[in-house]
Amino acid sequence: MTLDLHHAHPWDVTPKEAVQIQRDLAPLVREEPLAFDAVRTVAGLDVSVRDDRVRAAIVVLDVREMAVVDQAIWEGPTPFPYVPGLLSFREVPAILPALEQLGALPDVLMLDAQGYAHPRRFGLACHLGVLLERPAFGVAKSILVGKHGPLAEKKGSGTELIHNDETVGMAVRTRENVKPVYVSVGHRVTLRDACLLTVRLATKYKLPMPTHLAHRLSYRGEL
DNA sequence: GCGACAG
DNA sequence: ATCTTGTCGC
Repeated sequence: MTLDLHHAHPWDVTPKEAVQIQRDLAPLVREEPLAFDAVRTVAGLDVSVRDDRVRAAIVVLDVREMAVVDQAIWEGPTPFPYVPGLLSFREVPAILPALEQLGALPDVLMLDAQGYAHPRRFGLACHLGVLLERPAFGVAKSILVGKHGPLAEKKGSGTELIHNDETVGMAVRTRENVKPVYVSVGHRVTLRDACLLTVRLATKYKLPMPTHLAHRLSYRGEL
């Protein structure tokens, strides 16, 4: 499958150029309701790093059957160092070729990273969503920016993640008595819908199944 | 100037 | 992210 990228730009850039690209693309992020009735597949995407190589993995789940219907792996040289706030430039170059291996583009993309909860409101989930003009959101294991108050221990509980007096995401409890995950909008979804999907797909582990499986595939090389 | 800092 | 055994608790 050939990907048609919207607003394509170079990836071999300096940190300063990367920041400018984020500022240019950030205004393109749109938050809109997800048409749940049309959501059949949700893909979990994750990237692992070993030595000087990065490995992107994608696991596509049919949310009605909760079954894996497609998967892909792409490995290559690490293109960019890890710089807080510029994760996209390290992971997207590996994610794109992995996406091309899929039979079709998933209805929704779930990233193991931040989306709107980013210093320039353009985390990895926003970046990929805008490039593909596809619904996307992030489910991170820790906070990049923002703070939040306490939240109930029950599964499904949540509290707003605030940064500079703006709600940028939500701390969501996916499992009782387990540290929360941080959900934020990527593109073409509302924060509420992203949280609903996150909780609904977290059936067995702290991380929702798409992301959990993608992490496993990326790290182990197999499901 | 001193911390914080997705993965 | 990655290096890694056992151990505490529901």
